[in-house]
Amino acid sequence: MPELPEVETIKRELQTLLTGKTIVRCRVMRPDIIGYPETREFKRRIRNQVITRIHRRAKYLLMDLAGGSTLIFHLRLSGALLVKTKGKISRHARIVFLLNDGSNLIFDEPRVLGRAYLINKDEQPHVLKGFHELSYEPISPEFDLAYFAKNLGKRKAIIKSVLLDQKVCAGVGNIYSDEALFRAGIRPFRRASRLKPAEIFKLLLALKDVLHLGIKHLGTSVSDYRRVNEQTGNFQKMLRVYAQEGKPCKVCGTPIVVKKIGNRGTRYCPKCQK
DNA sequence: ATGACGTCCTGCCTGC
DNA sequence: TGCAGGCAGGACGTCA
Repeated sequence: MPELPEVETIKRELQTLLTGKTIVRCRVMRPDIIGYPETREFKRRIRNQVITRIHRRAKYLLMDLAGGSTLIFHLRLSGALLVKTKGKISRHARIVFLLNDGSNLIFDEPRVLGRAYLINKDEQPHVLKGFHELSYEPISPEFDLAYFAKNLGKRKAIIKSVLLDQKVCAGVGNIYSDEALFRAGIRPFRRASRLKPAEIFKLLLALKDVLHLGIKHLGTSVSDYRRVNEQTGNFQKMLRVYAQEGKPCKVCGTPIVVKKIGNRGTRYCPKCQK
């Protein structure tokens, strides 16, 4: 699923392919993929807009348009942004943006959980509440020991849930939270407020480390994540616990286990993680 | 305010 | 072979 490193990879690829191009118009196959505004208005506002800048905030991908509005995507679990000049359009294409050079930007999303938004400059609609509540990203300089320790200290929830909280660790998802906890040697079920200072520091470094590694290796393709040309990332080859259940731990040989936390699978080594 | 949990949605996998 | 049911999971709403 696209988390911070995957969206960062997609962003970098789209920057070279789309910056300066014009969205002539779009075709919407599934109106419910549009979070805001309603479909007719979305299609009307998107016409003949020049893409001036492409950037990223946590797991959101943003395209600034010359008219002052921003096209925002959240890919959720299975979304992809594909650029194609020819070939047939996949059956999971939900929105197709026709560009002035004849190529297409395709918002492909099998599970229809992802969303596209078109937001005017001075508009702060409640539909993007989560976006405005995002905290620092672990790879940013502001995400330091003081910030992390303060936010973990006031939370009684288990550490895994806190890592997934976008109001604490913006951009972190299931893959990188499991990987960071493994590298820090911390069990996902530990209460956040009960972690020792040394553990918080190790976890901080592990989080920064796995996210940077994920970016360096162009993301993790274990299920649905695809880059703009449909190629995969490479970080799945370096995973130590995520999608490794049943396999021996690379450090101690103990089989990696998977347990439910909330409604999501959590993988860890029962021996290495205390 | 916080934490726990259900819901959305579809494709894929499993088991009968 | 065919199909029902379970599962995956990020964000968000609801409830205690």
